[in-house]
Amino acid sequence: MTEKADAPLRRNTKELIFEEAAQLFQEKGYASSSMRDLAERTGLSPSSFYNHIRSKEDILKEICFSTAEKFLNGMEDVQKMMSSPEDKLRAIINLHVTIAAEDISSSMVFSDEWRHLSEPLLSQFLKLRNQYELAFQEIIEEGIDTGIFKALDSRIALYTFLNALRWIYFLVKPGKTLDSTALKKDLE
Amino acid sequence: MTEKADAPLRRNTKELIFEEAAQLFQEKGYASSSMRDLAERTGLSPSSFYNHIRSKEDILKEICFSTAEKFLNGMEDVQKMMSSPEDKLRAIINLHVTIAAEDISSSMVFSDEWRHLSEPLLSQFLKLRNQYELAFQEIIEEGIDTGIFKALDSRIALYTFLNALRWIYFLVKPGKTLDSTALKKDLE
DNA sequence: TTATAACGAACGAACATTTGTTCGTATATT
DNA sequence: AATATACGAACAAATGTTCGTTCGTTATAA
Repeated sequence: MTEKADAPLRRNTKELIFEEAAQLFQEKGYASSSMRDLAERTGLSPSSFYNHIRSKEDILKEICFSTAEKFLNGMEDVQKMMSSPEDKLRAIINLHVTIAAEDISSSMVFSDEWRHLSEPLLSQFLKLRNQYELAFQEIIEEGIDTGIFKALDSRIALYTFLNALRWIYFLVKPGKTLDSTALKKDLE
Repeated sequence: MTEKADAPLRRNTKELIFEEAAQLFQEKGYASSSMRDLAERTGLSPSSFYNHIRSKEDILKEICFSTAEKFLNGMEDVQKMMSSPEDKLRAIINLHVTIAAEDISSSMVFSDEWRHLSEPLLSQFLKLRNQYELAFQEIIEEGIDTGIFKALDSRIALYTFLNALRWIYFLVKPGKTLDSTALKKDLE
């Protein structure tokens, strides 16, 4: 009987920390969130964290990079799609909504708090983000070439899109799944 | 000769502080910006600030509220316009671009750092922001009623717009004035 | 079955820094 | 002389983190 029993009645502590941290960072911002704040929310002592994580920044790193991976994996699927740029763009929007709905706190931390990563990590993160944006931009350009989209600068269009998608954050407050039906209508 | 002479070879110290602070807050975020950071940039000693300002939050307050006033004054002019909702919307976009071009750092601090205001100020600020958003929303609804805009939820449209306008921040990096000609084309 | 060693996970206390700010004072301008 | 402005030193509070320890459970030895 050297197996792990069915014991864990209470949720994995490490996961608890990351979940509460994501929510905390989202609400107050990374820099304004203290480990003592996090302690209150998790019911742990500040010192207890360090049995599960290496540092405060380690939490931020985990949130940012795991979310980045979600976006990149999703983008990879979109790139593999053999369909029109228009449909690809629709798939990307769907991707953003899906990821945001799945974990809104982590998504917002990913969007807004990455800049507090310190230097080896910061560059790594920006490389991933840039990779995503380039793929996004390619699809836009593809659409411009085929004449479906009309825009002068694909870079401007990219940022317009990325920022426009931020309204998702204002909607996904409850645990609602928010299907994509409302989307198509609003995008005309 | 109790007048202010032509003396100020060096710019007004108080203004210098606010300008450097806006830039610093924009780059690192309010919470991560220390008074010692600001000291380095201004060439002053940390303690010297307090001959010109009351507190660190005082700087944030000044930036947020003065920018809010700019937006509200601009919105007031737009409301007075006797023109179509479409033209009003165009005027609002122009307003955002103008304010951003005039002082991009303050604009970004206004957009992103207001949440670090502490309580009596926070509510006051949110009241102003809400006032602006309501006026914005009214124009959108006006446009929907007259059939020019097609949208289901004016609130969603509002946030879509407000967030979309964020791309301005990515463009107004240098001291360029960025006239509104590029805008109309991109908005189709 | 016991006794024992090992371990994960929790804690309070204490730490070195960094934080915003104050105080006393010196210098310069009016 | 008076006022405005600069500074260094110092402070109390808050910060992330480490330390030594304890408690409970699990694996090993007797």
